[in-house]
Amino acid sequence: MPELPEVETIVRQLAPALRGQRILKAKVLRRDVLRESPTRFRGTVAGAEVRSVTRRGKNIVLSLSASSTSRFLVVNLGMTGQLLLRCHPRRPARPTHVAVAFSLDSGDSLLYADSRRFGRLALFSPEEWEAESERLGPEPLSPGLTPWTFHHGLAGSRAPVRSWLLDQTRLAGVGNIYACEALYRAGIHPARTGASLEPADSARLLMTLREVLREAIEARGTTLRDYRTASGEEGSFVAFLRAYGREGESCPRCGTPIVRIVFSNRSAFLCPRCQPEAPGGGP
DNA sequence: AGTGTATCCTGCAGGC
DNA sequence: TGCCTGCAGGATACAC
Repeated sequence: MPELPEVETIVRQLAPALRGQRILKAKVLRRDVLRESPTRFRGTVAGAEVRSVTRRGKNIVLSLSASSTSRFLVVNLGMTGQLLLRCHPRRPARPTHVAVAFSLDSGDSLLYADSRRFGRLALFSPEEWEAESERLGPEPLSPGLTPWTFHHGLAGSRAPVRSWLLDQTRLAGVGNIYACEALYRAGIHPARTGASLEPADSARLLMTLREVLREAIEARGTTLRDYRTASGEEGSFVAFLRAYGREGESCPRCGTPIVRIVFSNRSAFLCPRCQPEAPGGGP
């Protein structure tokens, strides 16, 4: 569910709200979302102050400072994870599937809920997190990622371009929805190999990828079912999806029915006319 | 180097 | 209505 725009939305809401707040305690209701023992987890976060909330790929990164050490609490939402900030006075209904509940010194609580529990809350030392972060590819929206770098990454891969886009070690933050949307907009078939892309193709793809990510951030993400912002609202980008989930509907560009194909065990949605399988056909 | 498969889980839609 | 099957935005480990 949560890809870069969804995680970015959550981070933008949480950063100003959590900065400077102290975590009084953590209550662990489902221990399998943690990597370590609940006792150790509670001990590390209790009393820590939140210094900053940032994003790296699809990860929410809380920088914590405890009495003498600093730690990173890294939240990966998996498919159905939600990180919700509940403000004390209003006391809305508690979400279902809460796995970890943090109480903050303001009286607010920060809840991690996750029905499928594919998500993880992991604690890292600064060195460990730096190493983890280095395993991830560049941020798609970073100006440091140039069309040249992007093209050369793709050109060296015989994998389908969608697989390349989804590989977090090559590019951090792109998931199935936005990969499909960017490929649709660029007129590139998702199963074409990275190596088959001309420089103009990859330049166009980087442009449409950035465009769709920015538009989705503006819409606060795509809610298909479970995703919620930190304040519990749905994202509205689902209305702007042109290919993803639209099997059988007309291509907005040419009217050909959108088809769904499956490879690497995942669905891809595409317009067979605008996204020809053989390179060179073009829209 | 890549792919397919299985795994972690639950919930929901669709078929019968 | 109710049971069953398939499917889902992610990440990872494994065999081939």
